[in-house]
Order: sequence, then structure tokens, then C-alpha cells
Amino acid sequence: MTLSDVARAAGVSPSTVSRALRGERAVDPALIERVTAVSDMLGYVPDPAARALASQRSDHVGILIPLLSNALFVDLLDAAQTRFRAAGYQTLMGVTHYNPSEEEQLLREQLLHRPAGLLVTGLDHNPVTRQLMARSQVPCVHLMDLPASNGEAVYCVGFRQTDAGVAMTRHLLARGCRRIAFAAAQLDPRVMQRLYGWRHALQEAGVFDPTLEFLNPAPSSLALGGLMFEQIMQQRPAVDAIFFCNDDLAQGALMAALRMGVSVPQQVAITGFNDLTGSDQMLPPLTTVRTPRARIGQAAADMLLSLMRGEEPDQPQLDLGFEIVQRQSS
Amino acid sequence: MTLSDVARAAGVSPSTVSRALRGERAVDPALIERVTAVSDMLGYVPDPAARALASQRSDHVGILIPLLSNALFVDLLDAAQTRFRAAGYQTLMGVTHYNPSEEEQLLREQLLHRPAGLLVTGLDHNPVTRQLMARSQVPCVHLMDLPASNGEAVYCVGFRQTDAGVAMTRHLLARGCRRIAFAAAQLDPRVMQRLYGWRHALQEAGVFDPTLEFLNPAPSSLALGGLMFEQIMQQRPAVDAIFFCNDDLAQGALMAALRMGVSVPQQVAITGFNDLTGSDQMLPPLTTVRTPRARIGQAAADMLLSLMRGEEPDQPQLDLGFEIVQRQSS
DNA sequence: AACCAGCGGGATAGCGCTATCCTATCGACC
DNA sequence: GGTCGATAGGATAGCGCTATCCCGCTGGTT
Repeated sequence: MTLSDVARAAGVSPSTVSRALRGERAVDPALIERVTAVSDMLGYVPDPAARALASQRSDHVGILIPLLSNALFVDLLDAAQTRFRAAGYQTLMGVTHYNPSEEEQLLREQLLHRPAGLLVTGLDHNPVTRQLMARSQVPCVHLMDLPASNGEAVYCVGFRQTDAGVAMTRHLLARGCRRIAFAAAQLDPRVMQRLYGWRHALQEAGVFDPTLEFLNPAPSSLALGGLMFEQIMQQRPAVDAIFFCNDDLAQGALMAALRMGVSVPQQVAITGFNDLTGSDQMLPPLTTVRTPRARIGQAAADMLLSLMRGEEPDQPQLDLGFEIVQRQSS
Repeated sequence: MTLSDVARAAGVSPSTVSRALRGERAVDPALIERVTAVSDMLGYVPDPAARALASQRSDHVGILIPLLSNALFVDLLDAAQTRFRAAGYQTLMGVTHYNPSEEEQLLREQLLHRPAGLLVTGLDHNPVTRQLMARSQVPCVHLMDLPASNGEAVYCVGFRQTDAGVAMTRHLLARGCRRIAFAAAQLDPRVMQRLYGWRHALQEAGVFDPTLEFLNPAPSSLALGGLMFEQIMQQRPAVDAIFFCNDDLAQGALMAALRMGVSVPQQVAITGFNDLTGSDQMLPPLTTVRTPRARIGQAAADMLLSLMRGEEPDQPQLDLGFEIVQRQSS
């Protein structure tokens, strides 16, 4: 069942069918109706490969995320993918493992398919990757981050990671904590921004202690959170709060505290980041930063879709903010 | 940079380049070398759309999973996707939300792209879906389950869900439990098979009590696990074990038990299913069934890739088994 | 009446490959 | 020595669309 079949059945030329079905140029409304009816009757569906070959752009949208083992990115993927599908696009997923050259390679593979749009995580990419994106002319939206200065001309949807770091640290300061540690794993650029926020807030309050930074490049996990908690409590028993850069670390720390008989938040407050599933079920429930992951995925997809239509989004850099969720762990 | 460019530069016909690059038919080894060299030098990469249009099959592989909010399926996706990429295929993901008609619709959309292969979750599909798969001639491997009888001619990689249900129940019986409840959410076919296993083992032991089935069709989550635990303890305070059909429910139950002061496993044993991340960090660590998710994803991808090459896998129905991981919650 | 812009339709040449058919060459075998 | 089959290369017709060019018609303008 091809476009020519429809054209023949409707008594018009293939061009007209193509135009009528795509809403391209002006076509007599009566003809549009007839063509649509015939097309539906015959069950015609355009062949994406032929369309891609002729028009040089496909119905694919690429999305590059660092990991599938972090619920944060899965939520992003889920939300974006749902939006894309609703708009008739197929999602091509790529997992970069936080590796810039793997990201570059994935981008090359995806660009071969001439995607109609591209979603990438973060603003940090190697020069070749940037160049590939620029030269491909494929509209591109960045996720989870915003440029430091407003000068950069990139499209992005996210929130200010540094501000979130500051806000959480100030929250702990407001609760009376003074020896606040920062514990992080998987030291990606966004985690580092949270670290800078923590530093800034502590310096501002005059209680900054650089030896309370605990940075571990290993992937984030509950087990690692437990381990880091044990180490911190052993090395620095006087800390009165630990700001973990991710909820899974914090959840692991809460479990470790239970095991070790450390009372939270009396002896030490524990906070996380992202408000992942389960954080509200912990004992005590975890104070954390709720990040609008699903909304970021949706909004980024919507922004990309509008760019794909050739429109200019009214807000090229969309800040969806964050929210401190205070529970009983602080 | 097209195939003709390479042909011209190498001084051969396009046909020869096409054949040399794909290893199709017999080509003079010296020519293959020359063509490959020229192709590399020019940085030629075949256009997937043109290839798909001409050959009627693409470098896409479809994978249909129920949810992205369940780590089980994400692990499956991650493993399979990695394999496919290594083999030069792009993964098209579809999320069915456990909805047969959404599955059917997703399948239709994916079939339009003439995928080289298909991975689908489970063996239960509506008739139209089955028919679409059969008529498309696209090789297809089913995940996470095995047919009850060996008669069914389908390719699949999984384990016997019923057996796993039996094994876990027998484990609890062996620990001296007699009033063993089964608590399940998201009642998909595989969960139901675990239920049948539980029933069977209890009947066999002469301690089957149908009123100890707690089935909730809502999606599985920690919060729901906590809720179900509270309800069960209230309605049936005499239960001495609860077999949750998924780890997230069990994890929620463990947290609820901590909150409620119910001692696990002294007062009631709690077990889960899948050995999801975090289960070993619980208090007490969760006894569960370790299911080889990553290996299932890999093996299924490998089986599909061999089917795509026209080979017949030596084992069309691959049972990768499961393992009871005994920790302190039972 | 001549002109011209604009609208709506058709004809057609690719897009970059693969599949198929065709041909030239060579060696083997009766 | 002629025939035949096998081998290895070339020529070419699509795959099913879209983009481009073209043309006829209409209606308003001078």
C-alpha cells in the first residue's frame, strides 16, 4: 500500500496526496478530505524510510543520557519519550556512561539517521561533539542544567544546580547545623555545581571547612552511601549534618545509621537530592531537594518539538526550579 | 559522501562497493581491501534510510517493555540495548504500560520501520499483536517467561516464574513458617504465576489458606508495600511470613515494620522478588529471589541477533533460572 | 483586452542504496 | 576443441517518497 495506490484510488496525482496528507502548501479542502478518506480506507501509512531518504530527515528523535541505572535519567527518558511518541516521533536512546567520547560516538550514530531533533544531558560536551551538533543543523535541547551566564545561545531546560546546593545547605544552617559535610559520588558537572553551592553557603555563613568534602568518583548507590556514612562518622564524628549529592547515597546512609544506632537527625542530620522514589518511606523520611525531572523531560521535548516546527521558543532557557522537601531526617 | 563516490574513487562499480562493504557474494579479496581503504579514507558511511528503502529492512531493533518505572525492565533494556549497539543496531524502545492495545499500537509503529528484530516482554499478547508479529516475518524473542508446555514454537529467554514462586514458598516453609501470606501488586501474568507457585507449594505442604492472598492491581511501589504490610498485620496478625511479589513492595514493608516496631523475621518473615538494588541494604537485609535480568537481556539480544542472521539458535527456549538469596529477613 | 500575480494541481527527477539480471573470463571435463 | 558451469564484476531498475519545476486557471488591475 503506497502513496501511488492512494493517488490512483483517489484520482489525483501522488504530489497531491503527499501534500494533502502532510498539510503542505495549499490544497483544496474537498480534495484533502477525499484523499484522507481514501487513505484511511486503504489503510495507507507512509513509509518512514522512503520519507527520510527523500526529505533528508527522519521521524527519529535522539536522546542522550548518561546512565539507565539512575532513576533520574530514566524519568527524564520516560517523560520525553512519551511526548515524542504522541507527536509521531520515534525515540532513539543513547547511553553515554558519562564518557564524552562515547557520547560523541553515539551522536555520530544517531546523526546518520538524520534525526529531526536531539535531546542531550548537560551542557558539557567535548569540542567535536559540539561541532557535530552545530554542523548537523539538527535542533538540540539540553537537559538538567542552565548556562552560568545568560550569554550562551543554547536551548535548555533545567534548574540551577548551584542554587539548589546553596538552598539545601542554608536549610541545614537554619536547622542549627554548623559542621555540615558534603558527600558525593559520580562526580559529574552537576554534582560539582551542588558542591560549589554548598561551599558558597558555608563560606557566607563563616563555617566552611574544606576537609568536610567527601568526594568519591565511583557510581552512586545505596551501598556506597552506607559506606561513605560509616567512613564519615568514623573520621569526623563531630559532623552534625551530611548533605548527600543524591538520594540513593542518602538512603544508604539512613540504613547504615539505623544499623549503627546513630540517631537521625538528633546526632546527625542527613539530606539527599532529587527526591527519588522511596525517600519518603525511609526511617526517618528523607529531607531532600525535589527536582522536577518529569516536567523537565516534558518541557524539553515540547521545546524541541517547537524548534522542529521552525518556531522560536519564547523562553530558550527554561528554569523549572526545585523545592526543598523537609522531612524528618533534618 | 555516497557509495557512488567511493565507487568512482576506487575505480569500480557501485555494485562492487556495496558487495565488498557488506561481505555479500564473492568479491576479489584485493578489491575488498581497496574498496575498504578508499571508503575509510573518504569517511564514507552508508545511509541507513537508503539502505532500508532498498532492502526493505532497517538497522532498527524494537523492544517492548511494560514500564520504565520498574528497575527490572530498565535493566533488561540496558543490557539488550548495549548488545544491539555493539552489533550495529539502533534500539527502538516502546513502553506498553501493561496495556495490550497500547502494545499493539506500539508494535504497528515499530513495524513501519521494518525492524530487523523484535524483543517483547512476556508471552501474553492479544491476537492482533500475535498476528502482526507473525505476518511481519520479523524475528522475535520473548523476555522473562517460558511457555508452560514445550509445544509452543516461540523463542524466549527467561525463567520459570511458577517454579520461583514454589521455591521461595518452600524456603519459608523450611524456615518453619506455616501461615505464609502472598502479597502482590501490578498483577501481570508473571506475578500471577508466582502466585500459582505459592499456592501449589502451600497445598503440597497442607497449609494452604486462600484468605492469605492479598492482591492489589495498583502499580508496585515502596509506599504500597508499606500500606499492604500495615493492612495485613492488622487483618491477619497471626501471619508468620509474607511473600511479596516484588522487592519494592518488600522494601516498603520492611520500612513499615521498622516504623511499627514489628520485628523481622522473629514476628514475621518478609521476602521479595528480583533482588533489586537496595534490597541487600535494608534492615534486616531482604531475602529475595535473584533473577538474572541483565543476563536475560543479553542472552535474548544474542538470540535475536543470531535469528537475524538467519541462524537457528541451539536452544530456542532458554531457561536462565533464578536463585534464592537468603538474607536476614527470613 | 492584455497582463500578471497567485493559487492549486500535475509531472518528474532524484534521495542513496540493494537486488536482479546480464556479461566476461576462466578452468574443467568429456 | 567445444561446451558448460562457476566465478566475479557491471549495468540498471526500482524501493516509496519529496522537492522542484511547470502549467492552467482565476480574478483583479491598468
